[in-house]
Amino acid sequence: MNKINDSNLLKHYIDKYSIGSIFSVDMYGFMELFRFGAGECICKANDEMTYFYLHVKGKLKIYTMLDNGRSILLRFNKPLSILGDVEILNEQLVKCYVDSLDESLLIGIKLEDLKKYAYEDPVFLRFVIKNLSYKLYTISNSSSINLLYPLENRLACYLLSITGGENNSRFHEIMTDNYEEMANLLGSSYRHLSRVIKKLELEGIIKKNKKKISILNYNKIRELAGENLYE
Amino acid sequence: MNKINDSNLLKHYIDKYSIGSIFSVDMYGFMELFRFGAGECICKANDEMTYFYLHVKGKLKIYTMLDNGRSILLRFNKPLSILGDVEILNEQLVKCYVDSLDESLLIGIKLEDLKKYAYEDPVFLRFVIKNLSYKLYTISNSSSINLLYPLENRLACYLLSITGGENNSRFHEIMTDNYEEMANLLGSSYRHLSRVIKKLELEGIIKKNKKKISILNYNKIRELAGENLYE
DNA sequence: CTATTTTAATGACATATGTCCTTTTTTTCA
DNA sequence: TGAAAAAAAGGACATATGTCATTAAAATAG
Repeated sequence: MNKINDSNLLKHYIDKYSIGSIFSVDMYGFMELFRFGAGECICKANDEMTYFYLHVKGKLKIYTMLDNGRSILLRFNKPLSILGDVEILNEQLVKCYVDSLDESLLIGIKLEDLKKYAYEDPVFLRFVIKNLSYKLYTISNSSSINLLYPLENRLACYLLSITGGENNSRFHEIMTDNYEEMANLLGSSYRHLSRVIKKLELEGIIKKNKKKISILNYNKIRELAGENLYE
Repeated sequence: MNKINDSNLLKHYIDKYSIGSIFSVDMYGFMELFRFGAGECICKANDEMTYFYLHVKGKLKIYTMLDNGRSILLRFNKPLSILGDVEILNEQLVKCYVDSLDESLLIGIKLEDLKKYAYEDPVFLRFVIKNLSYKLYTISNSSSINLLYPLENRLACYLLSITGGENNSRFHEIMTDNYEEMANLLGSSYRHLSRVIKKLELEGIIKKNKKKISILNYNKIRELAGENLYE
């Protein structure tokens, strides 16, 4: 992670996502722009949350860790999303793990400052409510679907979420640095994941090459994914 | 559902849950007390939401319906919980089904009135944020666990949630009016649910008698349930 | 109260997924 | 660079769960 001192870039994103309209007062002076690289961890469960983040570029992977050490994928976040909404009012420790999938940019505001100025700001509070509602709705949805569909479908969702799901995207390939971890995220076992990957490979839908999975047939993947689970 | 015109009872619950402190202004004049009977439906997906509810007595079952008609249990709500938080700001239709499990009391405020007076009220908005955060956290949790544990454990959670989980509670018995529906809620099939019920019965943990399931060994049920999924 | 409809119970078998183990491949590091 | 460690692949088998079909029991309409 590094801080980017580029006020033009900051202004660009403030403008792009109308971030000014999130607050009643002008919070510009409290905003800092941060960059996280691919695979970098943005926050971990039980961290103390010091910043409230507005996520303006890249894709984030949100997951939890259970007592037994297994981590489970909760969702992917695309801009504009926010981090720290759950923690902001409850003085709680961070609940989830958040990793940057690619290069991500986040506008950070110190929680301290946010509390000073936005705690009484109905415009901002309603923005937070909207976001929480959205998250609650989407996770309720994916939770139900998760329960009903086999790994094959969840894997398709996962691949689609990571690549962006666009036929003409140049991200037809997914690098995984660890299949064990990937299986965990999907709530399954390494053994089963490799079975399912092999099945899709035999059907010509994907191609696996060491740590790289390439999507050969996007339509099939989309068909398997159905409604997109993770966004 | 019927409206209860008993201002003492209303005041009792306002007092019990410090509902006055949820708002900056005095909303007492806008509150109505409603009673829902056992099994009664409080709202359905795609309903227009006209009331915001503060749930002060009883237990509520929250579930969704998927495209294919299957309904999936999301959670149980115990007081003090709120209904209409997701819908309040987004002018959205109701997202979930909510049924009263036993006799429930809810304080209703017309959304119209709420918007007039509480839309700009940071105290109230923060209360809503706290509630949404709590729901988001608990459902994230149960979603992960749901993915990892077999029906036997989920059934134990379900029984525990419904009975209240107390050894000395008089609710050792769960009436089900439809096993098919129960299986759906738990994200499984009737066939499998009856298999699992039979297994627990053979192990002497529960006893099934027609539409009634009695818990014989609470400790075992608690052990199977582990962390409680649904609350 | 009986016939019809619904719900429950259960067998048979297929699929989804997990655990454990062994072999091979890749990575790491001295 | 070569040995040790880590990750990947995959066989064997057990468990979890689904689908379908058939029979039994219960609810309900007439």
